[in-house]
Amino acid sequence: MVLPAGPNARPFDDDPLFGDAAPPPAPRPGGIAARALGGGGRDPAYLEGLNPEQRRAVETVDGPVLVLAGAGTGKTRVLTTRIAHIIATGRAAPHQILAVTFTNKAAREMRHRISALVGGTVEGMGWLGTFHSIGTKILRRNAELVGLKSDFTILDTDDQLRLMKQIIQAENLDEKRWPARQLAALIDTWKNRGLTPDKVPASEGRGFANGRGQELYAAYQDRLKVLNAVDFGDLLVEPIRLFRTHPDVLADYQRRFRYMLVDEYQDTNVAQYLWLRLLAQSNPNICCVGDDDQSIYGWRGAEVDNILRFEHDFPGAAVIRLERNYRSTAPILAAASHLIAHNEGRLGKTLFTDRRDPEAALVTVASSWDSNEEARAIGDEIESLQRKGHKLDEIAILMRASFQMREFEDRFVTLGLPYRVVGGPRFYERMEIRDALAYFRATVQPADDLAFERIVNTPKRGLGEATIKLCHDTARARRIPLMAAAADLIDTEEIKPKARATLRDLLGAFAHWRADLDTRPHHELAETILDESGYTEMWRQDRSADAPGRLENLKELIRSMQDFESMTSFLEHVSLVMDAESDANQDAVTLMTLHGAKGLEFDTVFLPGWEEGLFPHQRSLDEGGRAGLEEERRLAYVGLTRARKRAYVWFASNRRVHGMWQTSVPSRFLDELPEDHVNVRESGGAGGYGGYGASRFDRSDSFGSRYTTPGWERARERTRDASGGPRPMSAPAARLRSGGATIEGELVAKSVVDGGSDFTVGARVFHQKFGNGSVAVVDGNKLTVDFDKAGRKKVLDSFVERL
DNA sequence: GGATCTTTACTTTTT
DNA sequence: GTAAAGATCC
Repeated sequence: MVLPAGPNARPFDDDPLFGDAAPPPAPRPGGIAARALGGGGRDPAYLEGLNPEQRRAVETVDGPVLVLAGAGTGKTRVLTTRIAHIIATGRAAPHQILAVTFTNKAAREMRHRISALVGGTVEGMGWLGTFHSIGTKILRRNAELVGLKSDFTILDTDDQLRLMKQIIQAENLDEKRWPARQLAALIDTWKNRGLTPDKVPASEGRGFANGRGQELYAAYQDRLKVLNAVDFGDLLVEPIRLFRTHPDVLADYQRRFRYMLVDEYQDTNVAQYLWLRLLAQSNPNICCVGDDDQSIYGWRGAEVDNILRFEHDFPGAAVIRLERNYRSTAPILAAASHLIAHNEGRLGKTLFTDRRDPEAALVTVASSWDSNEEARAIGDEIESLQRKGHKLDEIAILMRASFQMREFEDRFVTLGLPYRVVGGPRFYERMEIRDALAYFRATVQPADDLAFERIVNTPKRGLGEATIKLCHDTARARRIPLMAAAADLIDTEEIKPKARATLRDLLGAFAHWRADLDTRPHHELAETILDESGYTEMWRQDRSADAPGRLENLKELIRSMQDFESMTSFLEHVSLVMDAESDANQDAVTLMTLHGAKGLEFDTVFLPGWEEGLFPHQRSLDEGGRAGLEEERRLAYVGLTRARKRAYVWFASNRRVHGMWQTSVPSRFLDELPEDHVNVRESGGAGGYGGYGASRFDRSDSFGSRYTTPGWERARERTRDASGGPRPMSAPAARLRSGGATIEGELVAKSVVDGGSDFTVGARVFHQKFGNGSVAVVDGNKLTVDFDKAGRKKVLDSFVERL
């Protein structure tokens, strides 16, 4: 969190920057700390009710501490109480504590709970926030030292992509062959590891654009500096660079942060680790809280290693395990623990509970004939729970992939069962919101080229490609922002008169809005901008079904702006906090991905789609090997441990994969659940895996002769591979050659169709869509075929049959 | 500049 | 099978 939403929201909070490194004063009588301390010699109120381990985690304040907090063991409580304790005992003032989280939500929650603990609002916890928001704050204060101005813009993924596309074009590379998204992903992996362009190992830049990856990265960083912009990765990498190149600045921050706390340490990437290491160098009062068993973000750069290596990195670290679970029933815990015990690379914890509940339901395992029926069965189950008086709010369906949601939504709509989808496109990512924001950005920041470009011709005002290209060329040649270039051009004969007039009007409008920035209330100005630019009108004219909703969103946007002090502070908030409060307070079932469910809990949890290929996901196995499988297993563990009272694991015998129905094999994770705590419900449906309970879906049988398609052969090999032998390739390396899978797929498919021999020019072939034809050119597995009816087409050989 | 056809991907996603 | 993005055509 960067900015508290409220009238006092400001881009900088002005607690004294440096020079306050002297020991903080003792708790002021009647102050927050004193109140929290409570009276007399008794333990302060906030320590009451902590179990011995939690208490140790709170009170071991000095030196490095690793708190291994299993699911539902009171992690957040420990973290917040620890902060309260540090403040209450006068060890540090609130602004001398650095507390980092991963999400804004977590930061908000923490702030909230600390306030509750000390009985009032905590003032001055200016350094409680996400890695990114704290990074931003540090950068804004020292922007000049890394070649930025303090009002730099933060680009989102969309802007990044457009920028990279421009760079790829400028380098005359084939956009098809070297797509911007791939470059973005590559640069992202580098930034995740804290690598600046000069530090990228030469071998890694080779994979992209004939070895020019590194060069493009450098070009991209260069462009960012010209635009006075950073991307999300820079919010981590640039502070590191700052600390390394300016030891004095680093020393100041080291002095400032007397105590450091890190939430969800298992999710930190290398860059975040380096960042923390630098800050903790001189003063190792660092407390990291995490759970290696819940590390599920390896695919976006998280290093479980960070948590596994903690004791090594911070010598003398105290390691405290929180294993007493306050959330789930014994059978659910048993199921989760038994499952996760199949992972090898873990620090090892065993959750337990004291609660003895003879009524506790076993974990239910059930199956359905296909995914359709799965949705139907779960829907029925939920309705029956509802009839028994269970609240829908306390029921969640957690799935591996978001495409699974569709069938549940369809079913629930027919049933009239209220549901809510968590995740999906977020408020600030919607097109109309991004357009509106682009208008605001271009108003506040005339140099924001990406914003300007986004809306020059939205709504359509006849400023086409040609005009924009001209502006671009001028801007690039003279190294000035687009808007400045446009301003110069309207005084020349370069542009056609009509476009010239339009452009002049547009620039005039921006100038006029900009002049009003300081005098008019920003939300009012925002409304004016959208009206005068014709943007609101554009959606009013739009006859499509979602237009009214979009107008509604725009209204909501203006409304939410009122909570901020200025346009600038609002924009800052938006770029870092890409979510808006969801309003839905209706009692409804929650649908979300397993990833989205981390940190949440529900009375009843449904876990559908436990099938090989989907969960564990084939791609995780393909690209991550054993490590990938273990991460999938952790995901299953996260899913199970979300449940307080009831967990239902489900699988379907048939599921549509890429549009084709495929028979599926029950997930290996089902076999890893403990028999004693599981209740296998006989499939009521049409046969299929009727004998599930008896044979426990013996895999060698399932993978028998029935599955002879190449895909299954492959899946089978992978299964063996992933569960047994070592997989040499690291996940990032595998990701780099993401094209590989497709190519491999083609090859496999090909070998089936043509039986291993190549097509020859002149051969007669048949194609499903184009009919008969003769081969004209053979290029590897790509054929150019002259079809009798459809004419000349390029096709993959796997799609034609020899006649 | 807009409509229509074609291509492509299709796990997870925060900041 | 489907949806979105891109390319091509008018």
